[in-house]
Amino acid sequence: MGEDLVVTDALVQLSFLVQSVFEQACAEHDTPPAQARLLGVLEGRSPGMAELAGLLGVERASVTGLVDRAERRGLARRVAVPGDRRASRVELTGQGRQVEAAFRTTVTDRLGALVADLPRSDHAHLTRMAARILAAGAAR
Amino acid sequence: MGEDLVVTDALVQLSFLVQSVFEQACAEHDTPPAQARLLGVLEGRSPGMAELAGLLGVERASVTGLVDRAERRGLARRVAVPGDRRASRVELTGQGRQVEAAFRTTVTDRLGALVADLPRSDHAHLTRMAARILAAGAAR
DNA sequence: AATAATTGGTTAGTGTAACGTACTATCTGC
DNA sequence: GCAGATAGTACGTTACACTAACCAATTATT
Repeated sequence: MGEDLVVTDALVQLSFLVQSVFEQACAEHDTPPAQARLLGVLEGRSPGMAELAGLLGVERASVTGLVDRAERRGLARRVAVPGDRRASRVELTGQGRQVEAAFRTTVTDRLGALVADLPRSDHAHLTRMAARILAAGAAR
Repeated sequence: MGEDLVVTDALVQLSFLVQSVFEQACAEHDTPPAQARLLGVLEGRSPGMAELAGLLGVERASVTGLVDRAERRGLARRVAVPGDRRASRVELTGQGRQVEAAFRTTVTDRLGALVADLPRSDHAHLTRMAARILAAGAAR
């Protein structure tokens, strides 16, 4: 139990570090954090607004404005769904895909530098543990 | 190199999971994320506004409003610094300490549940790796 | 077929938060 | 004693998330 105090604290600290890298990358790509998050989620997917809310963990109403701003920036667009005149799917534009890729590269590079010191075997181990924690989180 | 793609992605995913736990706890304690962050940073410390900006990684100007709102909520207060009439230190109120402790407990419990499946040895390993990554981040 | 309930999404209003720029007041070095 | 540097704030802008209320289209009910 006094153990968990340390692991959980480590997770929180680590999370804030990763977030700061993420936000740094956002600033460099002139993209607000929520927009960057949106791009990442839309990569390879084309969900409806409600599903998107679920993926992002925010309310449906928040997604409206988020996608509005993304459209205004030319990063994403709403597409009509044939057969349901209420619904729309959201998808990346070409520019959106481009920004997403560039952004991802930046984040990967920066984080890569941070873990560069760790031995190869630790990388694998860390990845495996993260996967298990993520599974536990998804199951919750 | 194709390796890093996996580790870094794991870090990002993990970070978002931890953040979602953090935000969940915020909602339960009726405290906005930035306020919760502030409480955590103020625990055991009593920095000036500029130092606080550094600790949080935001601009000095942002801290003014942040502390304003914290004061309005009765969580923190500004204290005059004897010998420098410009400066003030920020410190937690009794209620601030109380909320911080309760909040910390919630987060620790939730994260503890997520790592509960992992063997004890993994906890230690994860903590050690996180420490190294954090050190690399601090050095940057 | 008509009505009720559900689902998909938006609107409006509020609170929070971060930024950049410009500003005041105080302190420090020469 | 005056030129900077430093501590903090004010202001205007953008962004984001929430709640509550709403419309429109779809599906279920009888």
